Amino acid sequence: MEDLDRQIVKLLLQDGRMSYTDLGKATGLSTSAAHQRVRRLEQRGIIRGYAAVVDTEAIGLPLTAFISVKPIDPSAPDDAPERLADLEELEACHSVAGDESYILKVRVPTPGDLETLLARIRLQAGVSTRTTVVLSTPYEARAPRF
Amino acid sequence: MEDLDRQIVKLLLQDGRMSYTDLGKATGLSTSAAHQRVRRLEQRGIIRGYAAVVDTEAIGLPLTAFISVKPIDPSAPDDAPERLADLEELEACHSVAGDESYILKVRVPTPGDLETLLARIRLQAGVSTRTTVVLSTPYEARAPRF
DNA sequence: ACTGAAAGTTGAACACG
DNA sequence: CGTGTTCAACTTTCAGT
Repeated sequence: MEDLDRQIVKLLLQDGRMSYTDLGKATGLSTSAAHQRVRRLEQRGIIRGYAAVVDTEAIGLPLTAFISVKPIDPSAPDDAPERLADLEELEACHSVAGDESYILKVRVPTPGDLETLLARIRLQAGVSTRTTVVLSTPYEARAPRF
Repeated sequence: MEDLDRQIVKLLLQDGRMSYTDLGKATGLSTSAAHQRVRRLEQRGIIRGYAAVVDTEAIGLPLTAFISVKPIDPSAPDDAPERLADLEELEACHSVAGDESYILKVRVPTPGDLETLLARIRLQAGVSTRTTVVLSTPYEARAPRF
């Protein structure tokens, strides 16, 4: 990926709603050229999409937790991600190296909802869980330098 | 927060670049009314901003890891987040309940960079670290239902 | 708070270098 | 790959309800 594309991606990471005109000004391109590059970045899958960054407390999801999961039967096929995909509380699922298989990131309204969710995760995926509750988040979703 | 605002936030979580006209159509409001509500949501801090969702592999950051940190001297003031804030590799920092104090999420180009970063984290924040390397990410940044 | 309309800006598509 | 032009679409502002 060349430098112009890198710059464009950086700018869109910081402000996903920046106009193509501003993108052009910032990179020394015309509006059309900037737009064209953005479209190509989208087509190539480098830019997957755009999302509002929202205060999760304000929308009624004040409780965040990381849940590490481990299959109860290590010989069974490991399709935990698919078996859990319908749980809307899951924000992310990472397959990881180490003692456990996956780390899930979840958001729920209350501790009670976390309890319910944990039961469903265990049941639905045949896993045991270890949960780490988030107390506060000094920062999150910072744009990477690259 | 009322239902119209909830709908708007949901739509912008899924497509952060949706136009105010489309937002209005989807919610039964005029363009101006939709715009007004979005601005209020931004002012109130409910919408913090907008960001492109990017393929981190494609931008040269294929290696993701979670780093749990714990102060070496538990009696010292715990200001790890500020002491680490300048490290651009950090995407997130969560204060957590449990054995460790913080969970960091980092993105780097290579294992060597992770090694360097870990050394800097330990030095800069006076902490010990436990690192979990991400092998793959079935999903991430899913929009919450609320 | 929402609507509707005017004026300015931006975006999409295309022809061309 | 980039530019410039054109038309359509979107944003912004404001007077009105």
